[in-house]
Amino acid sequence: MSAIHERRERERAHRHQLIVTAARELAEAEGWDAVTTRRLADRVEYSQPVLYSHFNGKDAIVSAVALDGFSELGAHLRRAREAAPGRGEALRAVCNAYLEFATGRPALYQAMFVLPTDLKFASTETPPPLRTAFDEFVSCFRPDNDRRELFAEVVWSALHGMAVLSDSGRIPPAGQEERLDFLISRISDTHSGPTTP
Amino acid sequence: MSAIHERRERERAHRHQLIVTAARELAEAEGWDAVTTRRLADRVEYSQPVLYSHFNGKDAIVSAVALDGFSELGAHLRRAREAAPGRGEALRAVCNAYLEFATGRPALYQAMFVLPTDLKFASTETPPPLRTAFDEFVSCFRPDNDRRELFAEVVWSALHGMAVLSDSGRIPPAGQEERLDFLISRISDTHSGPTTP
DNA sequence: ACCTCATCCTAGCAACGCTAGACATCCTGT
DNA sequence: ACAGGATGTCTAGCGTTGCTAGGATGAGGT
Repeated sequence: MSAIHERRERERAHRHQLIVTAARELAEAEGWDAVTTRRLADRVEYSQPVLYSHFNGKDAIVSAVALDGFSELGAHLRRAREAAPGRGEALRAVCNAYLEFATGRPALYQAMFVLPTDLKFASTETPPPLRTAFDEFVSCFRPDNDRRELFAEVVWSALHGMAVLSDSGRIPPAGQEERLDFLISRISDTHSGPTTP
Repeated sequence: MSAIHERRERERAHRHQLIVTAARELAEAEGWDAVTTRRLADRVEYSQPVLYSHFNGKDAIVSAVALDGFSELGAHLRRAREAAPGRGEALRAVCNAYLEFATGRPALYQAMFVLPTDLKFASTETPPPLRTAFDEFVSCFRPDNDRRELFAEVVWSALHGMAVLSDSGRIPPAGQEERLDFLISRISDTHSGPTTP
């Protein structure tokens, strides 16, 4: 009785991942508009209703894709940070890696940050990958800085704004590097006295 | 011949605006998901096809709403900037007004920055209201600063990121003010030497 | 061998954006 | 004043969407 159920559970988990990766591939190839339940079911070679036996709805599927994306983003940022020589360079490296990720996988990034998902942020039930990815930003600041979380939120917001405004053509994509330079030069600056701009 | 056509054109323009404001009110009351062509037609007391005699499609309608939004945003920012005593305070005032606008009219803000629209940004055919609103940010920096456009883009990106991440619950909405304080203190700082964070 | 239960598919629902074609209405020219 | 044509509006419907009910199918257990 147990062995059989375990096998079924394995098969079920396998198919679960099959759906998620299929959705992601389809989105990355043709955009999320092309990810309809019919096309997705076609691609995994099952009928539509099986999707709903795994997920509560389409939003839950993009949430699952987004969750995978957060794991990858976290790993991507971590690699960048650890490859940087010091803390000053770490922030720049992580920011660069972030924008790289956003422009390199636009569909995945959309699932994570633009499309409606069921994911809970900044709460006790926040999935670990989300927190882990965010902590990569926090780690770029000194541990004795009691406002590093705040710093990380602002940096993250700025990067997100740059990524999404650039992706949708609201600011020229060409200037990203220069904008990042400017942002970093201001954030990673310990001066604090306000002056006239 | 002319008078009649003028009257018709007036009526047409009037109905055009009627549709736009109806779409906006519906969106602000129940969110953009509730703005369907049927409900919108119902609200303006016409049938669906008349919408398509005024707009190329639904995207064009939200574009029209967004355009109105940019005009209002520009005026809102301008008032804030002119009420500020000096240039140093102007940036803070404008940023504050921006976040105020974003959180106060979330549906309108979405039409302007999140939903797909037909509007062209950062090009020669950019509608004047967009450029005008953007220039409010630029005006917060000294005219002899040859990178003020870049500065404005970064500030705008950061604000947009904060607004949208906060609105979708990805960062706690409570900390907006503190984040803005931090951002302003860094941007409106003429120091430029990099240091360890 | 039979029963039970889980799994999967066919078929369909309501709602979406959008459009064709019939109907009515108003302006124009004689 | 009246026919003719242009203009404008509506009814009806197409194709697609996310999602679901109910029957068929095949496995496991007794």
